[in-house]
Amino acid sequence: MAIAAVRLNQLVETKARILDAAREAVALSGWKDAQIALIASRAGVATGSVYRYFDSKADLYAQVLALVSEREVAVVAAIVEAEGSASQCLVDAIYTFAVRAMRGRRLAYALIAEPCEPEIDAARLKYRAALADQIARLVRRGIADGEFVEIDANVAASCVAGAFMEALVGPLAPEAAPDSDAAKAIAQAIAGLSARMLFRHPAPELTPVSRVSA
Amino acid sequence: MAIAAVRLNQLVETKARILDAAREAVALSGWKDAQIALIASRAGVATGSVYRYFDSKADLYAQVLALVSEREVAVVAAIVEAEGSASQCLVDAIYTFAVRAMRGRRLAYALIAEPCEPEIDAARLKYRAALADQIARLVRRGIADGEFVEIDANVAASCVAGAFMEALVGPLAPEAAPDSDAAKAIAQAIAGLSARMLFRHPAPELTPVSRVSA
DNA sequence: TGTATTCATGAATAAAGGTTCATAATGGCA
DNA sequence: TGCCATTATGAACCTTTATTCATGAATACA
Repeated sequence: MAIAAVRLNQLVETKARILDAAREAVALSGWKDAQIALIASRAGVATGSVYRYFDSKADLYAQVLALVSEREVAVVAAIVEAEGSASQCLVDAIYTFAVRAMRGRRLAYALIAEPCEPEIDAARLKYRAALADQIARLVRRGIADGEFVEIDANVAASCVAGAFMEALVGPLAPEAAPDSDAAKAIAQAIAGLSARMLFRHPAPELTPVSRVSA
Repeated sequence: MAIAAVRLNQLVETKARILDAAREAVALSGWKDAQIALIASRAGVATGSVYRYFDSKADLYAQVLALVSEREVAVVAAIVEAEGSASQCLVDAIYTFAVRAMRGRRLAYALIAEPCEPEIDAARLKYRAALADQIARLVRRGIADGEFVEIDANVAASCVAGAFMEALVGPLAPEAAPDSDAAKAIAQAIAGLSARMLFRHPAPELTPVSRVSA
């Protein structure tokens, strides 16, 4: 029984190694490297073994997306729940998201904008939806507190999420300079603008507070 | 020479018929129907004939996208150039875009958000860029006129374009109700919000003017 | 009408990569 | 150690469409 646990652990480790190899491949050179054979070799297993752990390529990448995205959504969720005015939280959440995305540009670009197969693209939409959901919560809070204009929270959340994601695509392009000061300025501009559409007038002058976590 | 002209005309017509069949197929049921053999049969030509008119599938769909998108970009461009304050023009442009998109929901959804092959997706990005360019012109005008906050026009344009496109995706989903009054309200909300992020305070109270053309 | 050139046809081909499966290796257990 | 169950292997297989090309029809022109 004790040894069976070791064996089980091996299985879990192997699965994690495959997931990791897949994530790394995408983070390194995007979806063009997202091939089962390549991932398997990177993970040190045979091609066929991948199918012992995942139903299909789509399943594998859905899990990769979930893995990476959940972390980002969690970061945003934490800020959404944090102390402070809804306005400040919103700016911080977007700023943090942007800064983190720019840190892992290649992966973020793949996750947000890079053309990819329809199956993977479909999984991507869930991530956007989850993120929009977090924003929506903040929007509701801001409306309730009288900080934001009264508007359908879901529409507003979509607008906000669309705004900062689209604006990030350029800076996330693999060729863009990863310069840190410029990156911060861009992130700040994006956060300021994206949040601004919700503010009641007069708008508060907000400086984003970095809540970037490791 | 006169008969050669007829012949040339035939060629042009056939090409147009193929483009049209491709557009219709996408407008009817999205990218899953975007297969050369199917398009050829819809256009009443043989599969191989498609390759007399287009270099590849990607080329065909790039042209389809260009055809459809150019019209939309032109509509927006016309509003951008129109009389009126930058604020009003911006709201009108977005409102018009949204209403038109909702009219041809299936096609708009395919053009904006539906998962599709990477080659086609890549062509899609050009469309977004062209649209963002138009918005950027308006942003510059608004800044120059002191109507908009002073901010990088390209970042701002990306934010605006991202905001209204993302917010449209839901309402454009093939299953969504095409209800007209609700659609207008949504379009208005989207336009108001998306433009709002640029307004200097206090923001003008704007009612979008429909400039939807046939 | 004859001939050259262009255009159309659609079955065959090609390519790419996901998926399978017969076989082998390994680990647990008596 | 021998046996069974589980897991790993990776070459072969499939599937799916885009693309080609040998053949035939149509057209322009003398």
